[in-house]
Parts: sequence; structure tokens; C-alpha cells
Amino acid sequence: MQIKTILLNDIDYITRNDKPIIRLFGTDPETNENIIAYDNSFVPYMYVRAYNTNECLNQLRDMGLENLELVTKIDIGTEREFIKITLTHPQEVPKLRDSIRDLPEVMEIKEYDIPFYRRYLIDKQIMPRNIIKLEGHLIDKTNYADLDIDEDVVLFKMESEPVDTKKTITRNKVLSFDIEVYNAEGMPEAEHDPIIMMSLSGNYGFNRVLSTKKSDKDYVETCSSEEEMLRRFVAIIKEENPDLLVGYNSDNFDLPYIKKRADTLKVKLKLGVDNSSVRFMKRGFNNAGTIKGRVHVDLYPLIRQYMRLERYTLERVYEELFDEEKIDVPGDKIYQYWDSDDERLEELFDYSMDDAVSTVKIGDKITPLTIAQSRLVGQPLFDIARMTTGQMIEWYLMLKAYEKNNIVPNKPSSMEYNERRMTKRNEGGYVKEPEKGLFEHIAYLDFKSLYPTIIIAQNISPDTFTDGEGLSEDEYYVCPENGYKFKKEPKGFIPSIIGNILDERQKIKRLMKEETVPEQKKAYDFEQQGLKRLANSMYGVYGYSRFRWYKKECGAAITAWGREYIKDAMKKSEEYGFKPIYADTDGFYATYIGDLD
DNA sequence: GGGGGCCGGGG
DNA sequence: GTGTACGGCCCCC
Repeated sequence: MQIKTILLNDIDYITRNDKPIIRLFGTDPETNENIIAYDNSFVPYMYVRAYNTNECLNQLRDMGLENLELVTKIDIGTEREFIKITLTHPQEVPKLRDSIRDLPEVMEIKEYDIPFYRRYLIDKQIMPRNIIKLEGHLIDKTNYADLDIDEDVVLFKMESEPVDTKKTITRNKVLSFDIEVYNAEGMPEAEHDPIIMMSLSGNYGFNRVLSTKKSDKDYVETCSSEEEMLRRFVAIIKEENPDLLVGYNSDNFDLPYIKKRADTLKVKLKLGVDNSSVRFMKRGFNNAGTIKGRVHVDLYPLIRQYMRLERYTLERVYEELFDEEKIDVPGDKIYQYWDSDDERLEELFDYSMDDAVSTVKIGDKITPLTIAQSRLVGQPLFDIARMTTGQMIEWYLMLKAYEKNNIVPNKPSSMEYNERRMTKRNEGGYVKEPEKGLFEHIAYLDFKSLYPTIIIAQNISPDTFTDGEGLSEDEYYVCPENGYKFKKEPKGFIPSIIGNILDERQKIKRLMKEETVPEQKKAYDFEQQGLKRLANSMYGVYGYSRFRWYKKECGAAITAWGREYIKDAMKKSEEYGFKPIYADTDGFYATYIGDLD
């Protein structure tokens, strides 16, 4: 038996002999070798709630199902019995779901749509981007001739549970890439417009522009053809072996373009750790370029999550983050610069390099927070980088639901979803139109971070929401304006989780203060920022129509209490000599008109 | 005020 | 992939 320690980067599963095998992709933090760890001990399952459990068990057995178990789970605050159906392959889950849905004894089916690798991370309670200890043995690759895996990649068969040994500082080797294309007319078309430059930049001092033209610049490497350039691109990524491969709009432009050119030119784009090619997954309205075992992060959607800007061009974002202008060449002029063969060609090399350098700088600056979020939420960095805050919260709650033996509510059906979208949005925060004039001695009171406190103080949660029946008046809180009631006891699922988040954040902040190693201090800072974002967005999630724990009344109650709190605080401020001049949702401005001595 | 359509980033 | 998808803004009626 051997022990392997990996920085967990990515996870998926493959099928062998009709059975699933989980693959954990990581790097040994000491040796930097790539490791693919196989776990064939994990199996898919789902839950059924029956009208009559025994009848239902019989019906399921009649369908040939054997692996049935009775379990008690908490379903929105109520303990209930569920039948846990264990299957052999993840793809059987949706099939079985559809075939048992209409059985007379089946009331509802739960947890039938959780991707297998995510289920694994939740059930094993291991966090991506943490250091994970594995027990098992090396796999002799000669037994896997069908696998085209490089010499320096280690295959490892796991023989016991993975152990999460959380470590705060983890390296973050970032490599960016960017391409320039020869498009004389309109937007580039991969069928006929060749790639003329491919630039790469690392946050550890690596700079390279690959091109089919020559230059004296030291970062330019000339390739004999576009095919050769694509092969060099793959080789460099393998050599550099970064933790993160970043691009700007690379999900929808660079990566699909590179893939199409490679296909057209019959070049194998073996970018994956297992030598697989790039694949594109449709997510929302756009693509996600996946490279097996590596983490590809498109910074564009990420920036849209983190910053509020009027535009999100690479130039604009770079300027905002670094207060510097970057070199710009208009997209429709690139082919002219290329054809010029004079100093404008040199300018184009600089531009191409600068794009990759700016991209890696942005990536280096913003991905540590994304990594912290991945480690908090417990889902792969690749997925986290493409999630909205609402989705992150949902996966975080799913992780906690497992810990607390809560059953996960189903996603709304498309009908429910449309209904939710149609219903009028909850009234938002209180707004007081600004007083005219110029004021001095302004104070600002921020309430945004008060929403989590309101949720905790009033125990606002889908599982504490009550009509008050059978309870005495002192057993619930009553919301102003709408009269919604929330049980005081027991503590609701969501308030208890927010409580944990806030406690954890205080703990991390304390550690951060005491810490003397600057890198560790920074790591703690990102961790506490991640926790803060989670806590502060928790209320907004009630307006997210796809939310599994959606409860319109909870959202309404939070803002109603919020309005009451803010109006109270404004009134109080007047007693202390302030005059409120403007208020909007989560804070108000007041001018001090009292005695300044 | 509500529904439908378009757009974002990239060259 | 235990798939099938966003949100804001503008226009038009």
C-alpha cells in the first residue's frame, strides 16, 4: 500500500465494464508530477418517498431492483422515511427516474439529478484545491494499452476513502493564452482564416509568442507552419503544466477556434492530462471548454461576476484593475499589420504578447478568490468559475444538507420555474429620494451585511416558515408589513448555515490578524472574502427562480425586516444629531447637524 | 406593463 | 452527462 498526496484540481468519471470509475486529477505538490487516481468503489443512488413504503418496496422489487434501503432524512424540517435506491451506473438514474415516476406508490423522487462527480465530492466531503491524501497502489500502465497516457503521468488505484487534509496555502501557477487570427473580412471564420499568432504568459515569468512569421523579439518563436504552431502550443502547455490555464473569452472564442483549426489541419490537440482533446459543454447561453485534468478558466464570465462595469473588454477590465492602458490594435486592422511586414508587424507581436500578459495578470489577481470559493463550496474550480453566486450557494447548501442529513429539494420544474418568473418580484429595499443640496459631515451606514443577521435573528428559512397553527404567539417571529411567521425553534436550515459561515469568517479573520507569513495571510484574506460573499448573497438567492430552497415569503420577509431596520436606524440617528439625506436598500447617508464639539 | 428579440466577449 | 441552460436592455404595442 502506498500513500499519495495530491492537490486536487479536477474530477470526472469513466466507464469500464459498464461500471463507473471516479478519476481524481491532481499534482503532487512536492514533485509536481501529474497523478490520476482511480476510485471504483463509488456508486450512484437516489431517493423515493412512498405513499406506503412496503407497497412501494414491493413494486420496486417487481421491477428487478435489489439494492433498496430505508433511510430517515429531514425534508424541509420534517423527518421522513425514504427508500434509497442504489444503482450501478450513473446513467441508469435518469432512466429509472422516468420509469418509476408514475408508479402508484411513488409520491416523489429526490436527488436524481446530481452529477456523479459532484455527488462524490459531497459524499466524501473532499474539497477541490485542497491537499488530499490517498491510499492505494500504482497502476502498471502496460495493462492499459488502450490509454494513451504520457510517461510522466502517474496512474494510481485508490483502495480506501480519500482524506481531505485542508491546507490554506496552495500554489497557483497560472498560464494564459491568446490567439491572433488573419481575418480580412468581418469576424474570423475558422474554416478559412488561419491563426497567425499564439501567445502564452505565466505568472512566474514565462512569455512566448508563437508565430509563422519571424521577429528579433526574444519572446517570439517562429514555427514553420500553422500545424507546427499548434503542436508547439500543446507541447508548451504540457511542459509548463500550470494549475490554471486562463484566457479571455476563451470558452467562446480562442479555444473553439483553436480546436476547429486543429481539426481542419488534422492536428491532434492532445491537451488533456490523459491526452484527450478539448471538449465543449453547453452551459447556459455559452460554451465551456474542458481540458481533462487541467483547469481552464475563462476570465470573462468570472470578471462579470466580480466587477460592475459598463463594458467588459479586456482593455477596460485591465485598466480598471491596474490603472494602466494596454496596447491596442483594432481587430479589423490585424491582417493589415500582419501584411505590412514593417514596424506594424512588430507592433502586432507586442500587442499579442501584451494581451497574454494582461490576461495572466488579471488571472493572477482574481483567481485566488475563485479558488477560495471552490474550496468552500466543495465543487471543482472549473465549475465554480462558471457559476453564478446563486448556483454556488445552492451547491454549498447541498454539501451542508448532506452533512446535516437533510434531503435536497428538487429543482423547480419548467412550469414552476416560469410561474416563479412571472410572479411579481418581491418589494426591494427602502428608498428615500436624496435631499437636494451639498452636505458636509456625511456618515454612511451600510446594511448589506445586515441581511445575514436578519435571517439569523428572525430565523428566516423555508423549514421555519409557518402559518402559526398549533403554536402560541411567543413561539414565532412575525414579519412587519406582510405578517409572515417564522418559528423561533428549532434553528432553521439556512440560518444555521449562515451562522456557521459568519463564525467561520470571524475565526479566519482572527487567524489572518495573527499570521506573519504574508502568503498565508493573503490566503486567509481570500478565504474570509469568500465566506463574506457567501453570507451576503444568501438573501438574494430567494429571488433566484431556479433555487432549490426557493421560498418567496422568505425573500419578502428579509427585505421587509430590512426596511424596518433601516427606518429605525434613520430615526435613531436623528436622536443623535444626524439628518438622513438619502437611503437606498442597504444603507443610508446622513449629515451631522448636531454640535461638532 | 408585458412580451419578444437581441446582445455580450473575442479577431 | 444523475445533461438541454442567462440576464439586462431596448423596442414595440
